[in-house]
Amino acid sequence: MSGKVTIATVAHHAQVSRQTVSNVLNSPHLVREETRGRVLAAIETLGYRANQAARQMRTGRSRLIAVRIEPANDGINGSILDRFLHGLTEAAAPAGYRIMLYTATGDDNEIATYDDLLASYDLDAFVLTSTHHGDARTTWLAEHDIPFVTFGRPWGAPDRHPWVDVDGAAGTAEATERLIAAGHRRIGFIGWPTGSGVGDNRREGWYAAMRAADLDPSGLERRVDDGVAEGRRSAQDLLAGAGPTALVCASDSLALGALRADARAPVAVIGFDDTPVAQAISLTSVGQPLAESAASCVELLARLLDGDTHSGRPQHVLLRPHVVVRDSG
Amino acid sequence: MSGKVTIATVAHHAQVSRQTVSNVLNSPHLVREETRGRVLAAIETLGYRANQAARQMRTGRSRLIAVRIEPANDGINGSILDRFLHGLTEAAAPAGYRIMLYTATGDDNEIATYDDLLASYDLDAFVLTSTHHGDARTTWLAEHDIPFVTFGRPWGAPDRHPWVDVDGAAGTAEATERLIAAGHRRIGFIGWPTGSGVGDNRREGWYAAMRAADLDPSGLERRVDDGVAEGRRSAQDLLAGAGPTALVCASDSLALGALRADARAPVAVIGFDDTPVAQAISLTSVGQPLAESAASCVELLARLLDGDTHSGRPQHVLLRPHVVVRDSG
DNA sequence: TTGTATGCGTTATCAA
DNA sequence: TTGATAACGCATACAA
Repeated sequence: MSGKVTIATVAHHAQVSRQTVSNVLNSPHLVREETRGRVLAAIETLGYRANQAARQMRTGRSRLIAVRIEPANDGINGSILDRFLHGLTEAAAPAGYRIMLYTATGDDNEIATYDDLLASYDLDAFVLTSTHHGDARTTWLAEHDIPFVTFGRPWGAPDRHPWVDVDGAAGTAEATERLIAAGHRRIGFIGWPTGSGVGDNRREGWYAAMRAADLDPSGLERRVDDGVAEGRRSAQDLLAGAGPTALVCASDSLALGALRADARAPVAVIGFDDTPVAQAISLTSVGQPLAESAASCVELLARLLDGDTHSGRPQHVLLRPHVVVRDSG
Repeated sequence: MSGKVTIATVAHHAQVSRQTVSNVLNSPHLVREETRGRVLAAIETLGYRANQAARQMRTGRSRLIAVRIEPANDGINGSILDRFLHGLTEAAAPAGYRIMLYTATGDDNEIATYDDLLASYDLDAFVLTSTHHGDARTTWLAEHDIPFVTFGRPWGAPDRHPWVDVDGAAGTAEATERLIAAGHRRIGFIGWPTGSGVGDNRREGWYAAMRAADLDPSGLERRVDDGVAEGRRSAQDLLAGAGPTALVCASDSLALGALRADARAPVAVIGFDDTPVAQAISLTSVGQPLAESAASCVELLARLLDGDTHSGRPQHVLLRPHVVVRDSG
């Protein structure tokens, strides 16, 4: 059944030269229709698939995209990467690309890994996650002219490279509006300390939605590190002060904590990220369109790699998250 | 700085032939020490890394291992794969292997993917997860002589292939013993319906531990589909009947449900898998040694691929999970 | 429209 | 112990 089917096998079977087979694959318009049909039939019959290694030797392209897999660090939010990776793999396959994994500790180590991966496997591109302020990785990649796309905006830096991101502000705004529509007037926000792009962005949505509804957000906000305990403390604190009847949180961890602030004074709570935890405890949460984000990453990369770079189409994609309604709000 | 450093560049730099460089890399014993030193120095200086594509053309080996990434289906337990994948990637790198991802829906589709991956990328091996009864994949791979290892025992089938698994029974036994040591006498078990290898195995540990302590397990067991609601119902059911004071569960989902069975009659609960959910709600849970499992998979594969197959070392690895103690039990 | 020749970077075979 | 040469499978320039 097998026994290494090469372009020569196909050529022999279809009674043409090896070159003609190659043409059918790479420049079909050069081949007469009848010949092409014969060759394609042979390819089908023999189950021929081009050998990537050989192709790569000639073209210098591996059709491989590398992504870093991080340890599920904080656990509760880590499970997002899982779904993103799945989406990436699924979107890349039909475009003819495969996903290769790597790990790294810190930006410098990651850059060294790029070098290694590039030299050994001739990677076509990288997908970067968790972009942050002063990201050395994007600088290095850009300098070396390596195609890449980030999942996450280049916070605080000029966006010279293609990126895909989720509009966190739109998410918290939708959550806030939903609570307003449900009759809440004093809606609090628990988020991360000022300075993180993602965190500030999520806070923005709540703030804007409150103002848009002529509600006063002052005193209704706490900024703390991520964590269940922190969420709980912040919620208790708010409850004792401004006394919100609902809370929008920057993460499911914070939301889970908020949910347990006070059993006697139940507040509506909406989390962020729609993690497994939210599903498990029936927490309403803002869910990111991870599969769609991944597909967009692949699309931007494919465009880059297939030379279509000057088509003028947008290099940036901002996707809207949506509130997944459950029992908590 | 770069500009494609090949074996020829190194040869030139070290004043030797290309072949000698290759020998230094692949058969060092053939090269005089002084020459070898010179070549290695050149390699270091130039930052040479062998081109995998070219190497693969000659050797037929890609140093690529494929793993399937599944959609985080049920969410709560899906996050396990994440950590396993990370471990795999981390363990494979030092052994000179890289991890490639693929997706598939159903065994047949997965087998078609094998064929594709093998033909295009010359994959060296596969790591299979979620093995099940009558697994068509292992049969196919074995028939085609493709090296592979499964994470999960070949339930109900003769184990002709290398596998790595976690001793679920040991985990639930440890959980049960822990509860016994804490003074509990009536310890219940909530697990999955009879017939799933993993589920039956986890039940075994509880049963054995109860008997070993001269405790009567009868009436203290419920078998239901996985899920928070199912866990809750089962726990309420048990509480109303045999009245256990503690519960061992086959999953964190079930455990979470059990925890909410009755706020007025708190029972000790221990879950399984130590998912992010367990961490979030401070649920004591049996944690699988995922990184270690992944490392074992790589080790078994490396042994297989490096021809060391007849060394007589064991092809099966059974690892012990451990209870991660938190507030619930 | 089709066929011939060449080279990508590496390793295996063989000769020096 | 080292070096020359061929071959892996494919794609490109060029000739027919």
